[in-house]
Parts: sequence; structure tokens; C-alpha cells
Amino acid sequence: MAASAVVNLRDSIDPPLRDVDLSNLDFSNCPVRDLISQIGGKWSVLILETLAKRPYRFGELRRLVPDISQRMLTQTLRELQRDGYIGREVFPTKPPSVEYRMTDLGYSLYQPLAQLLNWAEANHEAVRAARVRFDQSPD
Amino acid sequence: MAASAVVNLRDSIDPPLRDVDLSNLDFSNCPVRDLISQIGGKWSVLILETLAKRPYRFGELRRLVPDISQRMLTQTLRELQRDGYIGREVFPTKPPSVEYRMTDLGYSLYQPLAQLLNWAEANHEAVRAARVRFDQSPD
DNA sequence: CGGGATCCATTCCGATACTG
DNA sequence: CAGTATCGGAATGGATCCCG
Repeated sequence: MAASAVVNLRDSIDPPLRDVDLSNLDFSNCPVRDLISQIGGKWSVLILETLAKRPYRFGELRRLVPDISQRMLTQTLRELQRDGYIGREVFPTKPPSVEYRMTDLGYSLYQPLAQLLNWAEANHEAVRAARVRFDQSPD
Repeated sequence: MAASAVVNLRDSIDPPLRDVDLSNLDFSNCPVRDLISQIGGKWSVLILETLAKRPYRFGELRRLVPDISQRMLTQTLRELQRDGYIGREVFPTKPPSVEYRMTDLGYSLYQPLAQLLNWAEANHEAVRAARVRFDQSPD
């Protein structure tokens, strides 16, 4: 009775969102960790959000994403390009200009990602409140 | 003409999923980075997935999540508890037992998170293929 | 059983300087 | 303009030992 009440909240979600067999998780090939660890980087999500609006050049991205260093912008762009989320095009102008834009794969990733980001914005006050409570009295 | 064609793919998504003013992003209080950097950790998502199914005790989690060290399991659980995603209950049995379970806030996070994880599973082959192409000839 | 404390290797990331 | 190269500090995470 108490044990069944425990899972009521979860069971009320129908159908189950995911049913993962943890014993079968191959970590050398775990897509979930693969993707999350990539966008878990400090700048990936910010770049994806920016390029989801429209294509930008390197220097524009640098100005739009505050406080990012040239090194990290280059590195993050390369990783996102390698995973196929963004494309890179060089225009042979007098000083060369390079434009980055989201690919179809990138947009398809951005759909569920944006939902998660919306959740973050909607609930960050609740999270901050939870932290204050925890820091005051760790139950 | 060419410039408008550039944004067609993005503009075909209607309405825009997010419209973020990057110049207004306060990084000391950025909910997006706050949340993503947290679940971007090596084990957070795996713990959340496990506890989304039902509550588990410490030792059970340790067996279910392969290769996690005792230290990281403790640390990850504390962080998730601090953010209000999971709860912790101690049962004063002969050797004490501790049960962890997802909170309402945790479940509400898990909805959009699960969508992202489903995307990862559905598209990880495409990402792996993109990496092979990139590593063979970095365009 | 469920942790805490400590030590250590690796990784991440920022600052700076240099280049076609 | 759009990078590359190098350095060093900070953060992350694993291994091990101890404890009520």
C-alpha cells in the first residue's frame, strides 16, 4: 500500500516516457551520454540558440555570445560542426569571412532542446528556492 | 534573395521556439546554463532516468548504474537533491537504509528531458555518421 | 549500509601571443 | 577577419581508506 503509493506519481504519467534497460547500457557507445556531455559544455547551448535564429559569421557570434573567448568559440563551433549540427561556409573575400548556420539535423535537435530550455527558464526560481532550503537545512 | 533563402528553413518553423535576447543574458544568474551544466555532469541524467521509474535505495542505484563510483553517486545525488529534483528519506533500520525518489519538480523536468533523450537515441547514428565524415575530410 | 575525507590524474577553460 | 599555439589555473571525476 505504501509501496504502491510511492510510484503513483510516476505511474500517473501515461504512457511511460522512456523505458531504459540500464543493464544493457554500453557506455562506449551510449548516445545519451554522448550527446549530453557534448551540449553540457559551457558554450554549446548558447551557440545553438544563437544559430537557431539565423546564420552568423564568426565575429558576429563572438559579439553576440558575451564573454566567450576566441579559443572556446572556435572549439565549440568545431565540435558542433563535427556532430553535424551546424555547417561552415567560407567566403573568399579580401579578409576571408566565414558563416555558420544550423543544419537540418541541428534544427531537429533544437526542437526538444528548446523545450528543455523553456523549462529551465520557467522553473529556475523553483530550483533556486530549493537550493536555499537545502543550504539552510540539508534534510 | 539569397539572404532570405538562408533563413527559410528556420522560418518555416512557426512559431519560433525561443526568442532569447543574448545581450540581456546575466551569466551569474543564467537559468539555462545553470540547469544544463548541472545535468551535463557525467551521471546526473542516468540517475534521473533510473529514479524516474521508481524510488531506489543507495545500494540499488549503485548496482543499477554501471561503473559509477560511490563518491560520484553520493555527490550526484546530493546535487540533484539540492536542486529539488529528488528527495531523500532515511529509514532507521539495523543497518540504516536510505531511499531516493523523484519529486514533482523532478518529474516536471523529466518530461522535456526525456524528449531530448529520445532524440539522442533516435539520431545518434546520424551524429556518428557526421563525425566519420568530418574526421575524414573536415570541410 | 551509506556515506565522508583525502589524494591524484585528467579534462576544461581563460588569457595571451602570433598568423595568413 | 578568423583563426592557431601555448601555458597555467580551475574544475571534474576515479581510487582508496575510514567510520557510525
